Amino acid sequence: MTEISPAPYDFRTAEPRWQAEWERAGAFDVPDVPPADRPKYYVLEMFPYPSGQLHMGHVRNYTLGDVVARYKRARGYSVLHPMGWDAFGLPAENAARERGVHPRIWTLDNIATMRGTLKRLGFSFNWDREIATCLPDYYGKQQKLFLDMLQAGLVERRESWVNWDPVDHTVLANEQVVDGCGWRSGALIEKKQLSQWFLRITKFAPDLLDGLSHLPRWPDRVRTMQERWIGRSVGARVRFALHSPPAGFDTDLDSVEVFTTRPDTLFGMAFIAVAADHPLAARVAQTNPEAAAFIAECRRLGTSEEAIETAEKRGFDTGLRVSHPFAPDQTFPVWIANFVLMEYGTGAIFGCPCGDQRDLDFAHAYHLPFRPVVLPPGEDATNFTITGKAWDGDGTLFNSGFLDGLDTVQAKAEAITRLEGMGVGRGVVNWRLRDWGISRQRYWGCPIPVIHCASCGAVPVPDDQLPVVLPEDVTFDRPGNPLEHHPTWKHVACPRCGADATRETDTFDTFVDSSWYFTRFTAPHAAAPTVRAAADGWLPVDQYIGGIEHAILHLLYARFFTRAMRETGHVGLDEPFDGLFTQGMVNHESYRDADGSWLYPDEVERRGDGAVRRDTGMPVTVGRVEKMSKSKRNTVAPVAIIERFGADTARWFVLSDSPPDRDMEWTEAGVSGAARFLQRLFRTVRTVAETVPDVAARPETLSDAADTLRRITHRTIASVGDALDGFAINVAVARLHELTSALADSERTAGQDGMDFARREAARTLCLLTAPMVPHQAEEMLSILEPGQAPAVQRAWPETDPALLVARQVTIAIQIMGKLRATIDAPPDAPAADILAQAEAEPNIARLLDGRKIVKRIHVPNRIVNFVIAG
RNA sequence: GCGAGCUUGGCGGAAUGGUAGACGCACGAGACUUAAAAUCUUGCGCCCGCAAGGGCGUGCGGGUUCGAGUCCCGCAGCUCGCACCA
Repeated sequence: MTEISPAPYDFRTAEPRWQAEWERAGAFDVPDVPPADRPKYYVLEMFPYPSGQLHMGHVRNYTLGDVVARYKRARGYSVLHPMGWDAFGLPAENAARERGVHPRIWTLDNIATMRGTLKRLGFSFNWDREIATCLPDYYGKQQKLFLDMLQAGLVERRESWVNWDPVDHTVLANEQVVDGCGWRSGALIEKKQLSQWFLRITKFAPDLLDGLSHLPRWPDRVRTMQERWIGRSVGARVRFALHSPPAGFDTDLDSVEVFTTRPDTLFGMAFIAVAADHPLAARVAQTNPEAAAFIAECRRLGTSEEAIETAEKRGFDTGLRVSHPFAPDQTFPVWIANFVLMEYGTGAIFGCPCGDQRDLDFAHAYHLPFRPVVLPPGEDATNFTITGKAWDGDGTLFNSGFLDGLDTVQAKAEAITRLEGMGVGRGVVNWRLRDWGISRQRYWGCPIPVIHCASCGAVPVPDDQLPVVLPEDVTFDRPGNPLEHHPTWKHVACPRCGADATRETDTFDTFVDSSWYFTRFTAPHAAAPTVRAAADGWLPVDQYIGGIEHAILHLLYARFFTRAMRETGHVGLDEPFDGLFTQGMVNHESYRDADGSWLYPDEVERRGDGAVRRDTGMPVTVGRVEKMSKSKRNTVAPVAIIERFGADTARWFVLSDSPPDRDMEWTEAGVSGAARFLQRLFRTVRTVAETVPDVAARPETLSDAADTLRRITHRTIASVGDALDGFAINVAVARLHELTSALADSERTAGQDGMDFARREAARTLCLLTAPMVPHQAEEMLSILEPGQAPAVQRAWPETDPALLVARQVTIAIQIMGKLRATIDAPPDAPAADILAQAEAEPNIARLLDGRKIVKRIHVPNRIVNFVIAG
């Protein structure tokens, strides 16, 4: 077959060529301290875990970030846009156990592979700043931060319950416990107390909550999620004395303290309930086997997720009784209840069945008597009762002694005043947020830089002995933490007294690694963890981009860590992320074979409404469109797309159609559509380059066609800029389609006055406006259009001519009673009287107005005329 | 249960309270071609009508307004998050 038309744009040669050129020129490098001559802009995408291969979610995430970075650079900002690796974590250890490859080798190999893919996608990263959290260069600095926080009182060591897998000899996170069994071993999980390190995030709870209101550029839902996670609630702690406790009861257990948000309902009390893990429950269990059995059952149930949802209220009457603080002659039973959480408040509640559905259910289950104390508005005290549904709203107190007649708000205040006066309670603010347990019994993490000495206790590793480096020669042939098994690593002299001592063998939760990487990026090679001029100069991150799955933990930990780093003098700010954008997922159809097994998209061919196997032609069931995942095999490999269509096509497609914050569907048709458009764009610009003479200055006279094209060009500059500013990248893509079509159509009017100038302007503008999205092709087009001149990465975003932003003619809609009846064309900003006259004269309008009385004439300049008529 | 978000053609989606459906995908018709692909032209919410034009239409029911996809009230459905948080 003979090729008549010129060769299309060849991404295979152009993409590597431009990537090499950008790298040679250091186009994306910035200094550690932002230059003073221009504003700074820090664009960051959440760094990836090096799992092996880049996936489409990454491509979408990093393409969005790259568009922002390149756009802001063109807009005159000094842009910091770094990339690194969240490189510690369990999958590396699993690979070691399953395949015998060392976690370090596995991780670094994966990084090499994924870095290669990122480079092929042409992202404008400042690669000199690359960091990997698994390298001592990084985690050693993290150890220093930890020690400074320890010094500052932001770290604590205390006993804590963990999920213990007795087969794997390891601690499991809650999500690794499935129905009470280890996800990997299947063993029945035990609750075990271990001495663990905690970061005192609760110290910052009020500040972390308040700070949310100063983050207007965060999505509302993320702020709401964090708000609920921090969970501030106002109430009271009330101490109930045990009524004649049994002989031999410890004195510190002679009362029960509860937290309540409803001290106003104390007179409605029916019982006290404590959590199964409450010290009082444990004390009762010592002498009461039935209680012990009930507690054991609660713990078993507590780990199963489904059970919590459906579990009915169950309890165990301890036989103990407490006195009512306001009516000491009345006593109430103390129960152990399965619905009371040890982790929240004091691990004990007072039950008020009339005002709390859970308490009501419990009272019904065990036939505990109670009386209503809050009268809802509009109810009559003489016949008001609570039966199936508790009233937890506001109202007027009754049956409540000195609180009678007060409303809920007054009664709360009065109850607290009385409790405080009696010394049995006080108003408190309670937080749902817990301190952050960071100890993990793992090898592939940052060693906690502490040495345990029999006489000196937990001793910080001195600065001159940092970093504490992970030993290389570890084995994974038996369960448990390889650091624990290592023959020599943990044995050291105590830095304080010189006696034999042992290293801490726990490592940090990997969320610690990702809590400050954005700060390290500002001075990634510094000897100290941070350089203040760099950190304070570049931070906060102006635009952070990542998945919604990190809405709570990562973002909250990072906000906390920044505050902790401020307290220890490492940075000078509180909030690390000024703007946050959460992008949607990349979905794909899923396919199943006749035997039910999943098929990769490669193995399937779409035929009309259905699909068949490529190899056998047998029909395939097309399943739901859902998130790309290995298990469903509905994945498309970025490398395969790059090889077939090029990086720019992949980039263009993930930016088209769907708004970035929504899920998008990856389709074959969509990719080829993107590839087709890019080829058309290339042909269109090349035609201009080859057939239109370069015109330096704007000609004196412009034909209508040239003037129109120029107006389209300038409106596109404005609208693409607006769209990018608002993260409406799909809209920017649509506007670029329009300009491309207009330029292609202009071949018909080529040669008219000013057309050469207008077409070259449009072509150059297209190159510059598409450069953030499809940078390689934009460079290639620009180099053909304007050979020997500066590349797109060095050029400024085009300027608009305000005179060209108004249309030469506007179409005005003419309505009668709000219904569209005609349109007229008019010059922009024409006098209202002219427009109204023209509107009334329009034939269809004149016909419909004939014989009617016009009550009112609405005129919105350049937009609409509306006639309101009588009758 | 609580909270947030969403609901617009066959599909993805666009729309400062002012012509609903930009742009794209899919589909139809035509040109080029021996043919196909590619490319180009063109049509495309539903209904009535030859047309001009008209009726209906942004999940459902109300309201505010000259005018509502957009604002307000109520309801339904979907998605996500949290969840016995006292």
